[in-house]
Amino acid sequence: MILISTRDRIVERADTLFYEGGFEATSFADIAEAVGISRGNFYHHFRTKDDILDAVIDRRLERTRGMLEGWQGEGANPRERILSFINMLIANRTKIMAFGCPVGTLCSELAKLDHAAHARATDILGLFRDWLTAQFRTLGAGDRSEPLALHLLSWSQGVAVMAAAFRDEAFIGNEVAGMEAWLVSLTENSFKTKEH
Amino acid sequence: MILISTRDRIVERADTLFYEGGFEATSFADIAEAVGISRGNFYHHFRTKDDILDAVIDRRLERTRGMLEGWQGEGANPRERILSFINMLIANRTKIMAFGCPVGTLCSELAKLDHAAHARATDILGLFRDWLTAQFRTLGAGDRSEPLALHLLSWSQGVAVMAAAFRDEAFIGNEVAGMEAWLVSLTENSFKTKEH
DNA sequence: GACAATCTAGGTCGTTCGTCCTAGAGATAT
DNA sequence: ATATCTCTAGGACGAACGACCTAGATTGTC
Repeated sequence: MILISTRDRIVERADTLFYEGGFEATSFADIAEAVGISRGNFYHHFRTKDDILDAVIDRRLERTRGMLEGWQGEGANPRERILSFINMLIANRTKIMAFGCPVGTLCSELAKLDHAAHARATDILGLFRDWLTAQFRTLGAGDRSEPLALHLLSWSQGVAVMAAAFRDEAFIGNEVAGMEAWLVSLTENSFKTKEH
Repeated sequence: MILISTRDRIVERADTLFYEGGFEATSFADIAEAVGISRGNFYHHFRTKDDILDAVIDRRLERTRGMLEGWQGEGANPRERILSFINMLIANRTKIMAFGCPVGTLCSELAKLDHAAHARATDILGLFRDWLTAQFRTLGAGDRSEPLALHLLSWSQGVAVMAAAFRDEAFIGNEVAGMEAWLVSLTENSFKTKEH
């Protein structure tokens, strides 16, 4: 039997609620009720709403690092590892169609709120950017590695926004197929001849 | 001298505030103060917050239709008209880097809030989708017109999310250049040979 | 077994929210 | 001139918000 601390349960639930309902719209009471504890107990662990947001971002940073490390082990080569990234859109398609990308929507919300945690939320995207950059570099993309990484990350963000807006599962499939084809065309053509 | 009705001034200001601060985080008092009227006066024009959201979406729908009609007249051919769409990212880059895409972020927020107006906000994206589809069809894209339209729309949404997260103006420029190159490659190659 | 630290519960504070109401000012019509 | 309608102002409401406090329950330590 695994015992999970109250603090961790709070962060876990808050993470879900922030994702599914937004940071601003989620109240202390909502989280406390979801965890099944009193507000007083909640306040013992987190004194302000910003504190729990920080904890949620920390959790996401850590889980993202873990996921990227997992992909690093899974894929035999960079191309397969990048496919693991792309496959996120398929694996999480139901939630994405309902709530968008957890990271992208949080960054967008914090940008509008002019919230101090915006930069740290963006760091999560930064983890993906840097990991993808490393993959493209291993593929031989050289100086184009980071622009390619940003492009693929941006591509997935666009798909998430559109999927949440139109609730269109077929669209996700089309775009994922496009990403895979793009990846193949990159490895087959561009990196051998070094022109742009 | 042009007289603008109080109602129109309210909708205009609310549109800006919803964009820059988010729908949920913007209060009646915020809008009333921005317009320079009392809350009572405000309430005379809009009884609920949903009413003003509807009015803001109506305004955006109408302005979007107007913009698309304008592009229709500007561009000599479909390719140039599509460039007008792409150029939005450059023209509005400062605001996009600060607040993202007005339509995409609104759709994302309303999705999380499970708000009834989500579908109508998505209709704004639908206007762009349909207009772009018509352009690609004129270009000879046939059945691929709508997927191509969705892809370009999605692309721009991704760029907006990333630009707002990283506050990276150079990234916008890179992606816009990529869009333009993609558009050229489409018209030069794919539509003549009908394969895939 | 006594004591200290931590955890939990729930009440309370001041503020702000969306919403509603009344009253007066201004315009319009007969 | 009187009555009617629209516009404007600002107070008031109950509810919910983030934040804080006190007190009892639990756990750990010596």
